[in-house]
Amino acid sequence: MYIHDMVRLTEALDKMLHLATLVGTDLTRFERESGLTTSRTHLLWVLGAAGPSTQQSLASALGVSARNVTGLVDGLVASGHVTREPHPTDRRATWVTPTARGEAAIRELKDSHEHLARELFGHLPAEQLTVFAATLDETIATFSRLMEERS
Amino acid sequence: MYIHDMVRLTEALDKMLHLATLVGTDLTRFERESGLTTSRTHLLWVLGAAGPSTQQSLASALGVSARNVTGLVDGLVASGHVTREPHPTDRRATWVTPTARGEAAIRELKDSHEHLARELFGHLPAEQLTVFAATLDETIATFSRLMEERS
DNA sequence: CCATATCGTGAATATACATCACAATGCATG
DNA sequence: CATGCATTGTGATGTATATTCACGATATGG
Repeated sequence: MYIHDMVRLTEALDKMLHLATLVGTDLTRFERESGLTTSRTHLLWVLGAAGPSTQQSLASALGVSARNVTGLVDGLVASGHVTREPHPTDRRATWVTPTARGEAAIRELKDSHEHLARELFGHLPAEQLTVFAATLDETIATFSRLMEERS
Repeated sequence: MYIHDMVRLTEALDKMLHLATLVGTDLTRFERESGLTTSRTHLLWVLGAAGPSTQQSLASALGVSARNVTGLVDGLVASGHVTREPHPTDRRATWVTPTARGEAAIRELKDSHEHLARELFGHLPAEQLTVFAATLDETIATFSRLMEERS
């Protein structure tokens, strides 16, 4: 492999990470406006996707310890975004449910996400978007294969 | 815009963020092995790119407060990755320099970064990589324009 | 009924960040 | 040259995120 090719490859990786960072910056704006933190926003996002959940399932969805979820939910209860109710069938578990305010934040989050997608990719020719998405799919698959080999 | 198109757009964004997360996971492996944390690794990376620096310039490069850099450098001095020396000309500033161990970590970091780029993108047809990189460039430019409009 | 697993949380600890105040130093201007 | 303003690093303090470990309450399979 020629040096020139190598540069192109690392540049592609760098650009992708750069863009991801930029998108992350955009999320910061939402967080500032809503008074939420990154972790709590993430929890709310997962809650929006999964619906009312136990703290355990939130912990595994977020990839953090159950203890940590306790603290995040504490914060979201204090800010009025979620409630902690007894789980309908399991008396050990607590049932985390978004409040009206929480639902509103989730909807806002989804809207802003879609809005960003439209602004970033909406003007691309269909053909180009197809290639782009396919490349991402392939790369994600490649990465998964890589991780399996290592384990 | 049809619903179908909207889904394709958000999927593209989601895939990009997903891949970025996966790449971040790969970094975690390096951090575990080297005993470094994410922030200290980031500082070391910046130091490798910029060469010996003052803490102020590190702070602005990392986008964090100068006070925070003090703490990160404390940790890296303790682990033997960098040294704090008097700045050659400005007696207010300290001159942060990687040690041999720090240099080794930086090199390892760069190698693993290039290795990952090769594994992720190396097998793509040149044409496809070109379109992919061009799309990233365009999208980054679009994002920058977006931010300017808002400010 | 009992052994074992699971759920949430208190306690302790580490890291990553922030702001504010301050001392030491650099620098420009009168 | 002196005086005033800017800059550099850090102590003090506070918050958020995250960990592990221990423990009580509950569930569940045998």
